[in-house]
Amino acid sequence: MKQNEKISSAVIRRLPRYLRALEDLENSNTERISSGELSKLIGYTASQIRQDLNHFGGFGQQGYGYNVKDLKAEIEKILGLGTKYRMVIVGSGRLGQAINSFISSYSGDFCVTSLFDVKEDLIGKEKHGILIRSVDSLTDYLKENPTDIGVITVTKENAQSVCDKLMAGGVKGIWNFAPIDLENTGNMPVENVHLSDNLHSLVYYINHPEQI
Amino acid sequence: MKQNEKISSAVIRRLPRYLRALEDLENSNTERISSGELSKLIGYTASQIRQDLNHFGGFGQQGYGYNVKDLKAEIEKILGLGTKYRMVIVGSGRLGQAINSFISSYSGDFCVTSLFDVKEDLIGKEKHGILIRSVDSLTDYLKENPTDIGVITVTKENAQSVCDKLMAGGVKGIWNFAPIDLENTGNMPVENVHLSDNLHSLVYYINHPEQI
DNA sequence: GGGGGTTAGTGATAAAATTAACAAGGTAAA
DNA sequence: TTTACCTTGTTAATTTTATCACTAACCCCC
Repeated sequence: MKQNEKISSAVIRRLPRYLRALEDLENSNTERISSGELSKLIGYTASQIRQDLNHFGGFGQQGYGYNVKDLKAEIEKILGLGTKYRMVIVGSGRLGQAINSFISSYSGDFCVTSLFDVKEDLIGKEKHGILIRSVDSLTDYLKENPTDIGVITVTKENAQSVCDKLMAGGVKGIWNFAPIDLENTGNMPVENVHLSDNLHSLVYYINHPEQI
Repeated sequence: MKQNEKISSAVIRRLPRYLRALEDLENSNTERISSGELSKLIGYTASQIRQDLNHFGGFGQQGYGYNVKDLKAEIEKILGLGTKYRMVIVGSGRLGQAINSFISSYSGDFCVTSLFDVKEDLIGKEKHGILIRSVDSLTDYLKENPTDIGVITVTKENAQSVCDKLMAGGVKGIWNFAPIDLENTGNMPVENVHLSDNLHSLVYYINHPEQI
């Protein structure tokens, strides 16, 4: 990006959306796309698209637009895709299993190396070919198996202690599905998926459709 | 809210966060809370908290702060909680089952009345006490069973047609977990949970920790 | 290979969101 | 009851974000 400029998180959150659109375009063998056409596809203004992309460099060409393949590659590079991210999932209930299945059926950039749980009857079993270990062994496991991303799908009561262990174990980022805001994460990135918050917003708009 | 003022979605998305904090406070038998203390708990500035709440009315009192119970009740009222929302989940794979289990173990305001799937071997089975029906029967089902919220946990290829059916069937809102942006939803609210987008943002911040 | 049409990049402008500041009203302790 | 201290509601200032407008560059058809 241009000279250590700080990019706002609003911009970052749009990048995956661009990537998805570019994948679709690539799959339909579209070679080039202008900011105007892309705007029609994804709803952001053409101006915003151009400005977003320009934070990272001039990937387009006047009179032509953007080359789909190239732009896709650039965004993947910006995000840091293209290398393997090793993940552990702590909490092997239905949500943990759903995430595990999502990841394994998804791009090759991510792989789950182990599941963890506290429940005796789950420990030792396999899900989707991944062994469920005891949470007690999490710290040791991380010591022996450097891990990039820790996924938290445990109850809110246990989430903070799991987070502490993951952080001490050297994970580089946390994907949190527990309905709490994790503390003492320093500047380790944490991405929250707060399902209940999401559902509550939906309910608000259901009751206030005029606000949409 | 004050005279049909249009409330920004940024504000709406913070309301569930306030609600969560107030629930915690209620559980710890805290009777009153000032915007300053709340700020320490959830990280938004005190100023922002006061301004957010004031969009909907003056719930606090100078020199005292906010009464936890009352404020919680007010926010629930604003969001539209307190009545039952009937949901169907279309897509009974692991994610659909995880959402089903999440809802049933969650507040009494939501209940899943039926699951749907295309897979012959799933149809007729029960998950968490909820019957899985064929997607072919979705339209008829909605005609006979008025439904508030449709949850989409099918593949991206099938998501749009499911959305069309749900909308035609009169659902009031959609909770979409498929990695596409639904079209022709008019002013029916749609809440997206784009897991892959979320994961990609996390990867960006893992690779740019200085930007946090 | 020249020229009309297209389109990115970009600085200026507008809009939105957040933060600051403070008066007015209420609390609570003495 | 009085008074010192809090804390809200609210307006103003600031910061951030998004849009506009235009220039210069490039494509592609003739």
